[in-house]
Amino acid sequence: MKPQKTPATAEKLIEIAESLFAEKGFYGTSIRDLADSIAIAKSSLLHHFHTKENLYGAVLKKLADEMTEEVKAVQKQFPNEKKQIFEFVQLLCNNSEKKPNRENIILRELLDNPKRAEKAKKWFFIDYFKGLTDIIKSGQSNGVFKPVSPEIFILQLLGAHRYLIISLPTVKQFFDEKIYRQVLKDHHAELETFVRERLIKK
Amino acid sequence: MKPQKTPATAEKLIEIAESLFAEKGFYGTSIRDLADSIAIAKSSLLHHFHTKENLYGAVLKKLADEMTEEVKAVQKQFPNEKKQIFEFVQLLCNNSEKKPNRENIILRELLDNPKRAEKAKKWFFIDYFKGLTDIIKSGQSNGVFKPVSPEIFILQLLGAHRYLIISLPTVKQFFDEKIYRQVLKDHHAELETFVRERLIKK
DNA sequence: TTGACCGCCTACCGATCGGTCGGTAGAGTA
DNA sequence: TACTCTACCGACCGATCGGTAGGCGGTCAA
Repeated sequence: MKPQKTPATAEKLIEIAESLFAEKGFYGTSIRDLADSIAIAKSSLLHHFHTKENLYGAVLKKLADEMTEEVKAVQKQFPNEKKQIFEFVQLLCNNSEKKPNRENIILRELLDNPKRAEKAKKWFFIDYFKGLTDIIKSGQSNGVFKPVSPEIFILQLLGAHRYLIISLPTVKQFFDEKIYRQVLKDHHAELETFVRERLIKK
Repeated sequence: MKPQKTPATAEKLIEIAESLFAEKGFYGTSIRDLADSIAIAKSSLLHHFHTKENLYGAVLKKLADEMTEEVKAVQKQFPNEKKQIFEFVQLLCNNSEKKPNRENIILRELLDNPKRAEKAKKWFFIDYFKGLTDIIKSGQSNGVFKPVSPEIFILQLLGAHRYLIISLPTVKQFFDEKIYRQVLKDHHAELETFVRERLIKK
């Protein structure tokens, strides 16, 4: 998991690992699959990342760092918490289209983490989570947000979004074709209404 | 997967499989683990359920049947859709405390289903999902619910709940001890407010 | 020129995977 | 008694798992 000097192979590995772990999970993905996918030997993979767990950790770290950075960027770009939170909803919806693996990996990690946590003793997404609850807390102390529990609100917001996203491949068969194209747009609008009604003070 | 005459062993298997699959996922659980857990030989497990997939399918089917039945019971017990939907929220929250494995397995199944779907070509939770959207549609045609998309609303509601539940083991370290005891109660209240504001016509 | 290091390889390891096989004990039935 | 069926078992299978050992060619500093 140490930074490598020649980035090409290690970065390619993280990239392919992100998509395979997202699709099939940690135990469903073998390091043979991963190595074959970018046409290197399995032992070359292990040369870069000493163990399978390390590679998985590198994937999580990269993901968590990106996401934390995005939240910070939103905080920096907009001065008031109202704009920040709506911008974040926008970000969520955009990223689910551009980077569909993310939600899968995050969900899988939440499911597996309690077991893994005994060894790892850390949660990669802590800064991301704290960044988000901080926006809520800040908005509350400035009097623009209602006094909801920041943690519960964020978890429900993330959940409403991520669950829908990972359900879509399965449930899309139940939408009419022309309705389905509207779903992501309507979902986005619903999330915004949720934020407006449950969080924003009138 | 055929029904067995001597229920004891097969049912014990489904029971232990439900908790192990929930905890470690399909690929993370071996049939040796499962057999050992109830002290029978691995070949005896395969005598009852011809393959590991069959056993997993039996677990899903039992779960889906129970949940579909619960929704139907709510529909039957209460005449109007407003009471039905609040009763369902109550049901969700109660079951997450009584049957904590459920949410895990459902989430894992949603994540793995797109891959599995090629073979299985069926989704065990379809009746459950349809039952819920039917409540919304019925309430809408009776004029007591707002014209939201039934599918999106249900997915967001389920998501807000299930995501929070599976996150709790990981994020509970960020709650104060005395606050944490309130979380499930506050979460329940928030879900009800969400339903009241986004669904119920005033 | 040498030697340390690097990225990558083939060959191999023991452990474990899902699943098969032949067989046994016991209950039911004719 | 003889036959059948069910639940269960230990022994075994080929395949695959994560990981190790050692070697090869190239780069670069001493």
